[in-house]
Amino acid sequence: MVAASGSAATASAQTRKRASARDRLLAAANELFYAEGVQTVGIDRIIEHAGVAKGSLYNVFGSKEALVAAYLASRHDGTTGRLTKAIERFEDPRQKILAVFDAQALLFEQPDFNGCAFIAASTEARPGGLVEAAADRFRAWIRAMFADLAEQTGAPDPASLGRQLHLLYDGAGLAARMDRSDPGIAQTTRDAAQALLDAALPRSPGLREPPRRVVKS
Amino acid sequence: MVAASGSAATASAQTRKRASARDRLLAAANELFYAEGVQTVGIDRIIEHAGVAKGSLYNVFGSKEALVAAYLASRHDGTTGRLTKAIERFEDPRQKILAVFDAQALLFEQPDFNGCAFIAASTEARPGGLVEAAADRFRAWIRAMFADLAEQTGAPDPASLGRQLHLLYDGAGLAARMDRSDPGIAQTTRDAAQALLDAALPRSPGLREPPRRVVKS
DNA sequence: GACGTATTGGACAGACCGGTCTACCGTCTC
DNA sequence: GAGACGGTAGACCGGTCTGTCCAATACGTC
Repeated sequence: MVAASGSAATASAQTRKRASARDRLLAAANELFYAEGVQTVGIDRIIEHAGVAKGSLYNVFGSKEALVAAYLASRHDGTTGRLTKAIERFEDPRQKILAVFDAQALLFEQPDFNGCAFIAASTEARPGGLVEAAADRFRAWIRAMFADLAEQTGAPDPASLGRQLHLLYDGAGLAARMDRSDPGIAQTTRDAAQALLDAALPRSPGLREPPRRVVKS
Repeated sequence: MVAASGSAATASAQTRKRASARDRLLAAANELFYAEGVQTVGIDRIIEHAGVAKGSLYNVFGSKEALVAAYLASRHDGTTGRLTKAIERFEDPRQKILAVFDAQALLFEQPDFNGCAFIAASTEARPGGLVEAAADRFRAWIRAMFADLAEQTGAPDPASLGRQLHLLYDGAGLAARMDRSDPGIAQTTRDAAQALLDAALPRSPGLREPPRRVVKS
């Protein structure tokens, strides 16, 4: 019989010290769930791809839904961290907002991009389950981020601006997945974001001076 | 043994003349697939809800995927017809565009609204299958509609305007499904659409006079 | 070497999946 | 009445799903 260590051949990177079963399961889940969907990918394919016994999966996570939730949590951390870093690069709130869309556009170009994982996972999720909760948490973070940035711009109606930008963010991610052949989505999104910003900040079409008084006339 | 006619008790409306098996199957598919997802709803639940024998389903459609495609085709006709009618109510292209978003907003208020059926069905669809083709066809129609309307506005860059509006349309439908608690999405969308139109048609912020010459200065 | 723990491969259970098939029935038209 | 036809009920098939369980094994620590 072949030694057990040979079963790691399917793992992508044969690191010196083999990663823990938990990490390998999460990596496999991230690859397969994201690329093919939570419903269509079964437990057997996950454990085969991770090189982990089925018993280990249920020891660590307890259920498939919990594994999906953990996969979404890791996605949550990755995306929020990436956006936070992109925002921190700039001082001007306007530039911060555009940096969010630029960071999103970078994802579109990655060959394994397949849209928003939370939207995909929640399309056929059990109502009130862990998946729905994870999606709500992620969307709340994005919403708060745009609301905060909109506030910083000094716009007369920052809540409305933030929601408009969120709308744009959602539409862009969705279109990038559905209309794979269209490479201009990032530019279209950026143009639209600029237009919305200009419309919301009537006194500063450029970004030279900070907004003055917001009360009209 | 109970008479066969008694099996129609599960059908929602006991019309005088019973609808054909095909129509009842499509109605059941429209309810269940749209509400719970294409993957999670099995054949057995469809035929039970429609009050139709399994053999009839496979006589008429041949496969589950074909049934899904027929369900999407009926959705396609319904949505495109609704939007066409909304557009035809106005003469001014600007008002036509806003009418599209108003028609979309009407859907959001319906209690059974659950987002775009094509996006939901294609999230875990087999690549290159009937479902993906149906989604592509639908998106092409929407894209062409916005491109056409943008052209009619006389905007300097109608292609860009049309794509921006499409982005907004996608984002609105998605947000309306994900953020069920937020009732202001329709208004936010309308505001954003207005802003994008104003930005694309610099010479006519209102809609009193038709756009003059589009070349600047 | 001994022991405890983590992990392994894999059999197994129970449910459900899409799809096929047979036998029967009601209705309509010759 | 005969026959065609569409529909019905449901058994049945092979396969897959999540989840459980077990015996064997690798490994770190004493």
